[in-house]
Amino acid sequence: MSQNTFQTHHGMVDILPEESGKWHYLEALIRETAREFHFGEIRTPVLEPTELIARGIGQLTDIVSKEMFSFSRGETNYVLRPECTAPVARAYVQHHLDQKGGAQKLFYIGPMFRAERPQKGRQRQFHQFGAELIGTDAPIADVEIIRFMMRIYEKIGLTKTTLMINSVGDPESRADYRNALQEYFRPNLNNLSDISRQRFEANPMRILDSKEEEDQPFIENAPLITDYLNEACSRHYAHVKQYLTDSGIPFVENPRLVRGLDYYTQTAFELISSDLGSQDALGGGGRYDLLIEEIGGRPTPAVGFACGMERLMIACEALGIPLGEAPSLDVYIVCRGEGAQRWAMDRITDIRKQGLSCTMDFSGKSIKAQLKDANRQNSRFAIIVGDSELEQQKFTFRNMQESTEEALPFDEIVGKLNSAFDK
RNA sequence: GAGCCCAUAGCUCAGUAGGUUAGAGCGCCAGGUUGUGGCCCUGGAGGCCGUGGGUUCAAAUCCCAUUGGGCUCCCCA
Repeated sequence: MSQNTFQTHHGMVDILPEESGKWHYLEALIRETAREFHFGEIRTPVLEPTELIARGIGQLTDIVSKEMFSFSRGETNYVLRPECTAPVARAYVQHHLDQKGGAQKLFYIGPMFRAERPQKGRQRQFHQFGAELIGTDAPIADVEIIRFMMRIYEKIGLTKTTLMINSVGDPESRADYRNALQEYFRPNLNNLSDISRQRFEANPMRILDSKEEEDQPFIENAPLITDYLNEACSRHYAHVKQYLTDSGIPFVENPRLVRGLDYYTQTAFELISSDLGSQDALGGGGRYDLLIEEIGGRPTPAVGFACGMERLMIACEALGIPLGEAPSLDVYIVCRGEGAQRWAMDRITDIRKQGLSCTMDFSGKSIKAQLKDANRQNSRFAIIVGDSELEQQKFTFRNMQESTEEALPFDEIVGKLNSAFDK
């Protein structure tokens, strides 16, 4: 490439027309499912106050400590949102949605930004869809969220997945567990990896997440959070599992599942696919009963999930699951000569008004080249116009799939088109 | 932040004991069919071999640097 050209930033891609059809398909499927579940779409700005993200997600998380795209203008600090739960929670508080009565059901689809090194299934601008159910601590709310997520994958046909769940407890349970973990790891502190040693004080639960070889033997026998849940958390978790089973949603309990963001409490879950390579999480979520208070609202329990669109596509690609059909064209008007072109420019509108897609050549190609173009664009029909057709007012109506054609007045062609496309 | 791999035509890639005008398939354009697509045949366009420097009589090929890309660790969607 010449050095005089430009290209997208590292980890950011263009989505061209042949790909955008897949996005439309998925987005439509997600929106339709949201309608069935009666979740309302929320669209929040891409830029959020840096402080919201930092407080909401947690200063010590990787996202906040090193992955934010942020800048300031004057006194104001902006950040490109790295995820959408904190922004949705912000909107909930800002617009007093708690005054609307009942729990709020919100979903979103949109781009998120994290300044990481890109690799397969991980980009700096990526897309998530997700949902939040805000204003209830009932276990059935957790199940409603998980059902919604699973239903989308079910509709797509991506069923080769594993739903892992866990409970990370409330602050009381977590404090007990934290002590237990520190007591457990303390004697072996010197044998742990550097990273785990750093986490020992800050957040010992994250040690369980370690993939370092040397940590594995210690992690294997570490105490489990589920043994330290208090009465309330334990009951909540049991209910969630029971309702999931009743709903026919298979899951695997993973007592070592911890989520990367600080705001999670109680239920945590992750949807895994083995067809994704090293970034195997399709999506994840959980309960975050402390977030809204943390960002300035009244204490409000909530639960939600977020899934990666690109990872979803990678998994479908790997499994040969089609995402919509290739876009096709209904009619291509092939014309020869200026008179024919003028005719086409008028009639093309008539055809489009029938709700059919119609195009023509704009670069003066030969008839042969125009038909080739029509074929390439997968056009169902072609109308061929030249001097003789104009003279007789009968136009060549060609069925591209069957290679048949007949000479008809324009009105009759419109009639045939309407019946062919069942308009 | 660390490691590994890669860079030749629009795309996928050949081309290293350094040696004339750098190749294929696909795609694109045109002709075979003076107004008819897909299949077939023929022809054509299109490359400063990522960029800069070095070694050499000679560099796509060897060396150094640089830029861009991919994958992996960390972590996550």
